[in-house]
Amino acid sequence: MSIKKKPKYEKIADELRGRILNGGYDVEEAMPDEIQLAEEFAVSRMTMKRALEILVSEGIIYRQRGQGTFILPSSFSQGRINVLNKESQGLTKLLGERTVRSEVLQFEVRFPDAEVARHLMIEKTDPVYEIRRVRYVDDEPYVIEHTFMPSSLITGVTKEVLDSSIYRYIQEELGYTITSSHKMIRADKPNQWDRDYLGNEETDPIIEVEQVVFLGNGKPFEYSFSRHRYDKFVFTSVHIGR
Amino acid sequence: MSIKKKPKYEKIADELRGRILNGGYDVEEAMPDEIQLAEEFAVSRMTMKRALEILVSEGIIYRQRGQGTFILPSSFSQGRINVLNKESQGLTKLLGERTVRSEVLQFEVRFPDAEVARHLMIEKTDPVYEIRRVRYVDDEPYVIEHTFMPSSLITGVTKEVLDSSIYRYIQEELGYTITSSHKMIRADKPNQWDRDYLGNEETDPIIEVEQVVFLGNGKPFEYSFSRHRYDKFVFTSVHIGR
DNA sequence: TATATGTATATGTCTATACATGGGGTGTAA
DNA sequence: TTACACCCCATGTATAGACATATACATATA
Repeated sequence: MSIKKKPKYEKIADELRGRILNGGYDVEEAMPDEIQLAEEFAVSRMTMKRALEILVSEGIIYRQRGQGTFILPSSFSQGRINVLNKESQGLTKLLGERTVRSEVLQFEVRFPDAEVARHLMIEKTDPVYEIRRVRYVDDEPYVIEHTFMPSSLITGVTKEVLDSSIYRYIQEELGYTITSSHKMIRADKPNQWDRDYLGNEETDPIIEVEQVVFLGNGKPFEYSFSRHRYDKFVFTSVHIGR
Repeated sequence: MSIKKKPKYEKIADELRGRILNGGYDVEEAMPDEIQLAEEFAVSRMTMKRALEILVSEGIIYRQRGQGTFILPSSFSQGRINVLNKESQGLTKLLGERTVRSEVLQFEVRFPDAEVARHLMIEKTDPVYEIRRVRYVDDEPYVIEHTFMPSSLITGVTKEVLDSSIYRYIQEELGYTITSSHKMIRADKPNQWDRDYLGNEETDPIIEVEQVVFLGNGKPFEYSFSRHRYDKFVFTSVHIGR
């Protein structure tokens, strides 16, 4: 179930993205213009524009009024794991081939402190799960995740769920949709947990992502701190001026 | 010159953003629906939707079909300087009140290495400016910027320009428009420059932003590495699932 | 030669309209 | 009470068309 039907503009964007990445269009020349593409896909010009806007926001093409649509050579090599401007939902899904394993360090229910309650938009009397997991990618430690979730919203979490993927559980078992996330990224010095489980030296920095993730109904369901090994992760972001 | 005329949807987004931040709408209740707002601003429903989509992408509101549009309490407190999902063009502009001062450490013209040439999409025989600046905010060192620009594209750069704002020079003097940027964010250990000019200790991490910035004509004009003090900067990002 | 003017072109903005869809709520039946 | 079908409703998707406008290129002017 829940294989959500994609609208036309998304399917077209997928198709065009594939063509571009497979060299289907000349990088030097302009791509066919909106009207031609709209004809080819048998959609209106506005729908085609919307598809193309997705690719613009992904930094794959750029468009210049009067001139056309051009392919932007993606110059950033993707050595490390890329977290921004992506599906951004769950590490398990982010890594297609590689194996992700989790070790649960902490799993309890408690009352949230003021900060946690504020970010989850709940009362201090609403209990939350507090979870700490080390995530291994191909048996190497990559991240420590420190997560808070309202236990009244995300019910029935067990150690078995934590061993695999919370996100899969929330979407497939509980039937929720996950829509948006707000992230804050910063660097930090390693703490005791980082040194113990990520194998950081005193001088190895970590990248911390503090994030709030929202369900389709606008409710925040996760407030978390993910501390990444600095040599394994990179965050990319495309900005288009308006 | 070049006070670009904003389209309706942007002006409406600005107005609504202002209202929301000033508490003009009840956080608990739904905002007026698209049709009412469209009437109030005397625009079509589609234009209003577009304005609202901007606010969605900024993480200010969320919308749920059949239910309405709701204000999202922005829970991330803004202690440090925020760099993503912003105008993202030049530090000078980012900081309204505070004084930004630059110290030029290096300013020369040379041939680019392979990596620099690749990101700027030029030949290895096309000379580039290589610039290193320390940026001070309120007389405290915040960032070291290491910048490459094709000297054939960005002409006439002088030490005076570097002392203030390159971005202002490019837009106002050269008349170019800056449209998009691709960023990569990572943490790193401090190097000698960082220790000398940012005052980093051996254990103080830095946040490095590697970025390529593009002009309106699709040409990359800047390839740079900005190394920020970890205790002064934060990067935020909003992701909306499609 | 340098500058200004014109024109073609592809994208950008905006409108008005029709229909689709998902989530919440209501009410009836089990 | 629980389960289910059903309706409501605000937003989502898609269309066709009218203008607006930025840019490159060609042409005319000083």
